[in-house]
Amino acid sequence: MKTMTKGISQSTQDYLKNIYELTEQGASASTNDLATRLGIAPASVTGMVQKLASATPPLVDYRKHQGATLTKEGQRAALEIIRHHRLLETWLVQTLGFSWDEVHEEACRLEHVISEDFETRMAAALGHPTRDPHGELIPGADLQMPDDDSTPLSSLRPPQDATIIRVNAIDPALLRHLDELGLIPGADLSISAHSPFDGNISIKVDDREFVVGPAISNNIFVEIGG
Amino acid sequence: MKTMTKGISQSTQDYLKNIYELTEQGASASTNDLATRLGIAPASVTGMVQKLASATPPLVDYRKHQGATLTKEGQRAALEIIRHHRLLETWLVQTLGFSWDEVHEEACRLEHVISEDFETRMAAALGHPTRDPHGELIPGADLQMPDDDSTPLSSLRPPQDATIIRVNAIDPALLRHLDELGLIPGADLSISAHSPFDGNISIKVDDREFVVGPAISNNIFVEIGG
DNA sequence: AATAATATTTAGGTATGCCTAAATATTCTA
DNA sequence: TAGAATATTTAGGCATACCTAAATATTATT
Ligand SMILES: [Mn+2]
Ligand SMILES: [Mn+2]
Ligand SMILES: [Mn+2]
Ligand SMILES: [Mn+2]
Repeated sequence: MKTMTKGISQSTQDYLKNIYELTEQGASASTNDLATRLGIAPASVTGMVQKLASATPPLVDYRKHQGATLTKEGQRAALEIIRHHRLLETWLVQTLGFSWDEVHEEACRLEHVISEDFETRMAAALGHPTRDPHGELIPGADLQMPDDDSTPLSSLRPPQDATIIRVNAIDPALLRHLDELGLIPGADLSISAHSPFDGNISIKVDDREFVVGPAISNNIFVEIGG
Repeated sequence: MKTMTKGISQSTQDYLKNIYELTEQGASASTNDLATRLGIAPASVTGMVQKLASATPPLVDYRKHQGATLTKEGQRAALEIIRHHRLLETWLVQTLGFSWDEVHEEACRLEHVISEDFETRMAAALGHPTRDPHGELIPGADLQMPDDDSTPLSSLRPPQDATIIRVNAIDPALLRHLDELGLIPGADLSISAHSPFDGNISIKVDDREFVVGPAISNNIFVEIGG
């Protein structure tokens, strides 16, 4: 049993998903960054990326020392997996009571083995959600990724108000910390201070006030205006 | 953290599960029967069974030309997967509206990748069921397989009455056929005739009467007395 | 612009789990 | 009970996806 979706191996799916995420901001995905994210030696990544580039059809564009980007085919496959992942996270939270720090790892294993029928039923049961428990956008059944018009929390200045839309994190410890602070999607907040050199900002949420550094605020995305 | 239960690969899990099922009636699992069930060449099965026998700890007992049986360790691993499989089937039917002919294949893929936490939550959400949608017994969290005291439908004679407990089938077409006939767990039936040479029996279910041959009746298990 | 630091690729291996063909053992049949 | 049929094992390969060490290319520093 090969555990593959359309002849694309689980391993390949992980490469494509990570290349998608690394190239979302424009640049191409470097060997090293991929190696770090995948927990694989850089040399192995080179080999794999070369293979993906010479597959038929090619799944990535690749030139030596230039990193990889997805072809149309590769992007389709990546979005397919990302849709699975995010629907699964949503579903695990809603139907089995997982918390948002527990679902990532589980979804990472399940995303490769569910059928299209499973995906369809899950989406319908959830009411065709557009965001997962972290606020990440879920590609549609047509594999179009919706636009994200959110702003990094780190770019806000007092006395702006905002609502949290999305939290870009997978580390369970960080997610639990954010949960304790009330920094979760849907939370309304206001900025009460900003320190210029360290980038810290003071935030008021749920009548509590505290300071967060850029390591946190760069990964929280908001809609401005409370 | 890999996709494995105690470092046991997906492939190994499938071998153990199938050896369990083949040895349930007492005999050891032959290379050929395993090959057929796994869809793998007999030569490959030999190699794999040899490896499982010399693993530490050994997962199967094996002597040349004598087939394989499970060690305690192997049985534990098999029951773990079977529990996953049957809970998943139950869950897919109850929460996503899959029909009983669609769940086997899906469960076969999911059974290897869900966490113990997932298993625990699923069992609780379902109310700790003891049988899956086909009536197959679900091993407990302690990995004990409950006793099955059901009788093959083929052994009944007119004018006995019985209730269907369990249907031992995975072929979707057969399962749909049985569903149409009303031969599903919980159905009350009575035997109206038996033909001695072909083993056919006439059954009345839901005010409908029809004849089934041994290919079907050998795989339906009942509790005698309507 | 040369050198140092970093990133990437190449080369040579390994483990898993499968395959086919050929050899051998077991079981059936006459 | 010998030969035929069937079942099983051995031998030799292959694909996937990883690894480490060494070579090379790129980028940053002086
Ligand atoms: Mn899909
Ligand atoms: Mn998420
Ligand atoms: Mn388990
Ligand atoms: Mn079942």
